[in-house]
Amino acid sequence: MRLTTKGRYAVTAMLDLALHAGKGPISLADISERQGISLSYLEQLFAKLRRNELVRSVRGPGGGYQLSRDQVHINVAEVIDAVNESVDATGCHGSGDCQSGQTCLTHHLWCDLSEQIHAFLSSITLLDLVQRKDVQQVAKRQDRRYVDQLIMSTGEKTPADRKAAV
Amino acid sequence: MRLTTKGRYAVTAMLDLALHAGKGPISLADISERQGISLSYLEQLFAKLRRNELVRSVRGPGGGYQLSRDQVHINVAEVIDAVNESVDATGCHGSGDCQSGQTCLTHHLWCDLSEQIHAFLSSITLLDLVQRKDVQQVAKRQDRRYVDQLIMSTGEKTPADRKAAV
DNA sequence: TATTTAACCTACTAAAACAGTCGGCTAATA
DNA sequence: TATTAGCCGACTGTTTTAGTAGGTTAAATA
Ligand code: FES
Ligand code: FES
Repeated sequence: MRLTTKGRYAVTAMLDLALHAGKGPISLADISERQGISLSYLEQLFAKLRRNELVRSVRGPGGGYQLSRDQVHINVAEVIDAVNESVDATGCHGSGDCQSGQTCLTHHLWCDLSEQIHAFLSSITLLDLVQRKDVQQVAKRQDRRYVDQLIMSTGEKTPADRKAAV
Repeated sequence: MRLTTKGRYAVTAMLDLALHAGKGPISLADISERQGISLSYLEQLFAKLRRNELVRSVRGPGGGYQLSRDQVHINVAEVIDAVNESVDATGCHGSGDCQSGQTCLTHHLWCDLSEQIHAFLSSITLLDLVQRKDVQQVAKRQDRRYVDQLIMSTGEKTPADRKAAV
């Protein structure tokens, strides 16, 4: 079992998509900018997310990614699973034969743990996360920062531009 | 966060000690034989377990390792922790600053998860495991096999020898 | 129609961790 | 004194991580 930045990035990116849903496709460049994740690395992750039918892509200018289903029907466990970070804690992948074909002393303990973790993560949907206060606060900060970056780069200074940029 | 054979080996070895407690020190060679873990690797793990005061060692012939405390007062979480497999799932180790000094979108989710896992694993003591039916069954099989090996290697054949070997 | 955008794809890489192995040393016992 | 079994450091092949680099293709726009 392992949970590293790969799985964390995947969930973060999916949550970013969920937060900005309804505004058309979101480009990976935007997610990269907002979440501080390398663009190329995001591409690799989204290849897997797309193969697992968690996102849909739109090519060309103005293109990007969208969630393939409603936020209520995507949970954290499947996102982590999609990028190959199994939540399984056993050494036998559940088959109970890690000690030269036989069940090891602690097999059942790891089964219980795996079940526990999976139950927890699969009970949390993207919608749950979007509705959390702490998430909304961080998202707000990131969006503000994103817009500021945009204005800086375009050189526009009036409040009207700020509005237009969003 | 990661949970690999390292942590699994550590818990398995500690449980082996618990199961054979009260029979004097248990040698790593015995644990290696029973649990199918490389002896040299066990030595490395027990160096850490000893530094974390989870086991006491006795040197010389007839020596080995014993639990340093009662089985009720050793839980699975601290064993895993002792061999450097943190149960922490955050990228910031709880400090909330993994996105260039600021809190990332999913920080609180990983905090919750870490708490969940830690609560689960620290609620399970070695005594709990020793008393489990499934553990007892596997232990019984391993002990039987261990004695058989012993008899084979010494060449003794009578039931009395079998008894003496245990 | 040419250009730009952004997804898509493959291959490569430095660094770390994992799961060991090997050889030698030291304390206690028989 | 020989044996046992813990102790210790160094070394190793393999895998995974977290990227980078470089190119191709589809769609929109100027
Ligand atoms: S973890 Fe399943 S048999 Fe060992
Ligand atoms: S995981 Fe804690 S700030 Fe990102």
